Parts: sequence; structure tokens; C-alpha cells
Amino acid sequence: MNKVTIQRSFEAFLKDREQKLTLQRRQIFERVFATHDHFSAEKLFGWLHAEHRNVSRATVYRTLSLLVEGGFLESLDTGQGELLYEHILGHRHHDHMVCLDCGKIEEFYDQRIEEFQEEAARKKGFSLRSHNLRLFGVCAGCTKLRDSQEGTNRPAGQESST
Amino acid sequence: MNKVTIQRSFEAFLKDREQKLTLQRRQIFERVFATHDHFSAEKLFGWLHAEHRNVSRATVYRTLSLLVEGGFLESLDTGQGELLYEHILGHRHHDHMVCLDCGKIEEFYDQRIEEFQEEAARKKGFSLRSHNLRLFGVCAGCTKLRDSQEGTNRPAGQESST
DNA sequence: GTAAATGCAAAACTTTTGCAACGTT
DNA sequence: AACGTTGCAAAAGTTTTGCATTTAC
Repeated sequence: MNKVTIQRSFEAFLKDREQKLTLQRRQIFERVFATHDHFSAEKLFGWLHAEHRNVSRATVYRTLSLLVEGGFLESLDTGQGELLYEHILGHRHHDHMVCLDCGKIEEFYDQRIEEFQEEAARKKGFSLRSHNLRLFGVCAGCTKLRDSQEGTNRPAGQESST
Repeated sequence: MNKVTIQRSFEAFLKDREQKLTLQRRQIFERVFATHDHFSAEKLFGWLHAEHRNVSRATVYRTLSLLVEGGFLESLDTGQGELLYEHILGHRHHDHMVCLDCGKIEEFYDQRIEEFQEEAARKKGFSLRSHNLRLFGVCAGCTKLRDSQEGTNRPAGQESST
């Protein structure tokens, strides 16, 4: 699915719901598909303003929800109090690995995990709609850094694993 | 691990960090291990007040973090804007399934999923600390309900799957 | 006695909402 | 012209923080 196709698909989605294609929605849509990064609502709001597209904060939030409902974006809850978004264009489904030191997010995919999730849901009589899998750990780069600081204070805590 | 043991372990944890065993911390600890439910900070605050243990909201939040750091509680982010907690006493690790209709949370565990997570982390050079896996779907009860309302309006949206 | 913890109220943050004005169809 | 959408500012909701006071050790 290329950019033009997905744009049409957005227009169709709006038409279908009898909603309007406003300037702001177009601007947000554009901006969101112009990055492959994960971003928060506030970050997007910042980008738009830096680029002198003065969309209000409220509209940013409203449109993000709209895009998630339409399946154009996915939201990723990192557990740090803000929701991140990413577009689905050219991404197949994947899960995330978050570095506890530097915050880096890596993507991974394992078909077998997907299947066992299906199985677990089936066993409980759940009809599965989606899932959210995040691994927390220390990335290769930060592990190296930590090792080279051997002997330095380390945080005492264990992490929650839920 | 029984209640007394875990209480001792809490005392040891505090001593180790040169932190104090206050009345409030004891009350919160007690209350938290008196339920097997998932609860939010606000809910816990409510319980404590209903039972005339007047611990301040700030202390509730501070102590919950402390208990998570110590590995006595785990936090579960349902993506609904508030963090839920559950104690680990008598619980082995498990993941969660959340019903999108009624909010019910079911627990499940699949050793194979755990192992493939390890493998995925290894492949990326991540040293894995914890993970969070939530399945979203419609539980058996709500599916039945939905089926019996066939023909009624349904919400249009798809869910995010990240 | 001293350092840590508490309570309070204020602040910080993200996200939502009510409503008048506006823009799309 | 009608009705959905926007912007604004206020509100809501959870969580954090500064600081004077209290408490555990």
C-alpha cells in the first residue's frame, strides 16, 4: 500500500462515516506518514507548530484517535505515562523492546508468539482483537556502557514484569 | 512464600536501603496483601480511607512505587490511563487478557511464549528484565451477549495492535 | 538527635470537553 | 444552509513535588 492509496483510503474512511476532510486533518495525516518514528501527541503537536501548521492541541488529540479507529495508526503504550503512535504504512505487525536505560525502542516479530497468543485466547473463550507485547531490558549499547562502568552505583530496583 | 515471610522480607528490604518501617507503610503493605484483585492507586487510597486508615494520597503513591521497586508488587498498565497493581504473593508470573467490553481481566501463562521472548531479546542483544503482554478481546460472556444482540449497532473502530 | 517520611496543597502532565465561531459538503 | 469541526480555555484525571512538620531509629 503506497502513500496515495492510503490517502484515498483515509478519504474513503471519512466519507463512510460522513465526516469531513478538513485542512487540519490533512495536515496531521501528512505529517504522521512523513515519519517512521514513534511519536507522542505532544511531539506531533510540536512538529506541526515548528512547521507553522497551527493545528490546535485538541484537534491533534481528536485526530489521533480518529486515525487509530480507522486503523491508520497504532498506539503503543510504553508505560511511561504517554501514548506513542506509529503509522502502519509499510509496517507489518510487530512488537516492541524498550531499553530501560536510553529509551530506545526496537521492533521484533515472532510468528510463534502470535500463534500461542491466539491459542491462549481460544482456551479462555476470548475472541482476540489485538495485543500489546513489550519487552523491557537493556540494549546492547547500554549493556556495554554499564560493563565499562563496573563498580559504579547501580539502581537497586527490580522491574515489574506483568 | 507465606505472609509472615513476605512481611519479614519487606522489613529486610527497608533495612537494606536504610529506609524506615512507618505506620503508613505497614498499613499499605497489609492492605495490598489482603486482596488478590488488581487495584489502582486511587482504589487503594479509597479502601484505606473507608477503613479509617488515613494515609495521604502522596504516601500511597510513594509506597506503591517502593513496593514495585522491591518486587512485592507488579504494575499492570491496561492502557486505560491508570496503572493497576497486583501483589506477587502466591502468584507465579502470568500475563493478562483484558475484555474490551466489560473490562474483566483474566490471567494466563504460556511457557513457550516466555521462551520465545527470551530468544527475541537475545537476538537483538537485549538483556531482558521484564515484559508486559496484554491481549485485548471480548470475553466469553460478552461475546454471548453480543451475539444475542445481533443486528444492533456496534462500534465501528478497530483496536490498536502494537 | 538526625535523617527519612508524612501530609498538604500546589503543580505537572497528558488527555478530554463545552461551546461559540468556522469551514466543508 | 446544515452540520461536522475547530480552537480556546477550562476541566478532568492521575501522579509528582516542595516544604514544614513529624516520626523512626
